Amino acid sequence: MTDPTLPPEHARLLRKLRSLGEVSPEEAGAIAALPMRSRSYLPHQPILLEGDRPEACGLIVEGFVHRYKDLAQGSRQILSFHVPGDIPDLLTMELKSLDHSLAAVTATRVAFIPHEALRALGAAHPRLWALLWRDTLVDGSIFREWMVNLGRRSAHARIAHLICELMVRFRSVGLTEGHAVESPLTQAELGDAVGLSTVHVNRVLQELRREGLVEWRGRRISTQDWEGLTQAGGFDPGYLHLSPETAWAAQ
Amino acid sequence: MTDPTLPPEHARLLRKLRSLGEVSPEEAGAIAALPMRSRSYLPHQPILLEGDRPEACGLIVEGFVHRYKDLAQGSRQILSFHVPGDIPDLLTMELKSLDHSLAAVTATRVAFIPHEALRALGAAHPRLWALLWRDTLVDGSIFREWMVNLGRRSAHARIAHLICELMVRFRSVGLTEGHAVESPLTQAELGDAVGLSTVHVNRVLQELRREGLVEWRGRRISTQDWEGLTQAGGFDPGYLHLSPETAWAAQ
DNA sequence: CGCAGATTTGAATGCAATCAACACTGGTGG
DNA sequence: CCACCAGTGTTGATTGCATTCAAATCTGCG
Repeated sequence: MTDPTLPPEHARLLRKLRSLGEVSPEEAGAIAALPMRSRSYLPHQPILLEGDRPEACGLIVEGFVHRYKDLAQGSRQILSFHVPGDIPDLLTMELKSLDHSLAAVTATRVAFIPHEALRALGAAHPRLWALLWRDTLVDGSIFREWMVNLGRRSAHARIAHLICELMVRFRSVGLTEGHAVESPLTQAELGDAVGLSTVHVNRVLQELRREGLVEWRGRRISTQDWEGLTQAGGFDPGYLHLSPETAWAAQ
Repeated sequence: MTDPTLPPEHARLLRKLRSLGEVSPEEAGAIAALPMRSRSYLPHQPILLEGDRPEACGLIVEGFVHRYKDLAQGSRQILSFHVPGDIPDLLTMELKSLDHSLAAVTATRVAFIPHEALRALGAAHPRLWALLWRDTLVDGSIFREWMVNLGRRSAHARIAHLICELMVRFRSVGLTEGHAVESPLTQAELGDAVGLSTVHVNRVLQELRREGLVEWRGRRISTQDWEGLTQAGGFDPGYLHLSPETAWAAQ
């Protein structure tokens, strides 16, 4: 299925696109020919800042990235998390000036593909272009679910929901071991994602542990009771629009 | 600029696409040839429901529409508002099953364009396809700003921010008279959009009036002090990605 | 060991939800 | 024309969830 001689960057992109839809051998060939330039980032290092006007898109090859906006009084809102295979700044193809920032959460490697090359790829292979469009639509779907989380769920449910999402998405890219993930997030970051203070995140997390829903020790999250956790968070993975196979792998 | 013989539906779409980028005469011709089937909706009438799998996309020709998700205990989150020219269900081109609902807020006319026809248009005119993609990216940008609103702003700022956004977007499609808009929203709907209870919306609105920032009488909102309102809401219209001309018209 | 970052705990405050009425509005039918 | 009614807006009182402030532990690491 995957050509063993393919560089890891290209393999990662191919795998991502295949999770979104069919990719023909010719299309795969065109992907393999994409110019990419990798760069590494340390934990917490910014990748792009609000207002930047990059000329390339960054494919996450390894690591964990988040989008966020800083506001006035030092507070910030995390907008999304990204795992290997994601291209969080794909939007810079069309929206020249970035309206938010992007930073590494853990040590991360990003492969940059020039806009020009992507544009040529899309022109030559409209179906690949459609897959990229599809990816931005899934992105939007996740934003909408987060809006529900932020606007209408209790602290308890918000955190349960986010843990469910991370669990499923990590599994879909093979980053789980059984029911556990190596969580890259501090409680402060969790709070910035779900719109709660660090202190309150801590208390709610203790509650979730007491209820036997999750375990959170050091960097390691594991779900003790997946049924209960999804119920507590009102979590329904449909909004992630995972392909049947990937969703299956996520079980 | 606009062909007077063009049906209003097609004219609306053309105007929308032109607000997103250049449209050549040939491309305009292809748009004029799109098959469209109009349908009218009464206030509060659903257009599409979560789980639907439509075979066409709906262009709003007249009226005002909102996206929302209902949750368990009768509460709901409004995800976005849409004005004439928008195609809120463009995503059904790629994501077969709708993950939220869509309903008319006021009396609305929607022109449906079969997926097939849009797909053919995109294949024949890649630049138009890019414009549609651009539109979904702007959509995503607005979602992100709403996430900030829901997650990190006070009730006061949230409501000010939403009023600012509605003001600018209404102006951009010519639906304002001076500093006033015919607001289609009840206070309950405003609350469902910004994640607050109806009662609290009412109190905050009174505060904004007392501060001389807005006037809200019956269906009519007007901004008394635009400077002050944008400041109260931390509003910066950049995230709307309006074209320079449109943004100018919004002044 | 010592330090910085992360987690945990406690106490006090405050913002917004909830509950419960009441007033206002426009539209309908008797 | 008026009475009625449903939907919307307004007010008051109370409750409660989450924030804030402050400080104490814990953890990994140089």
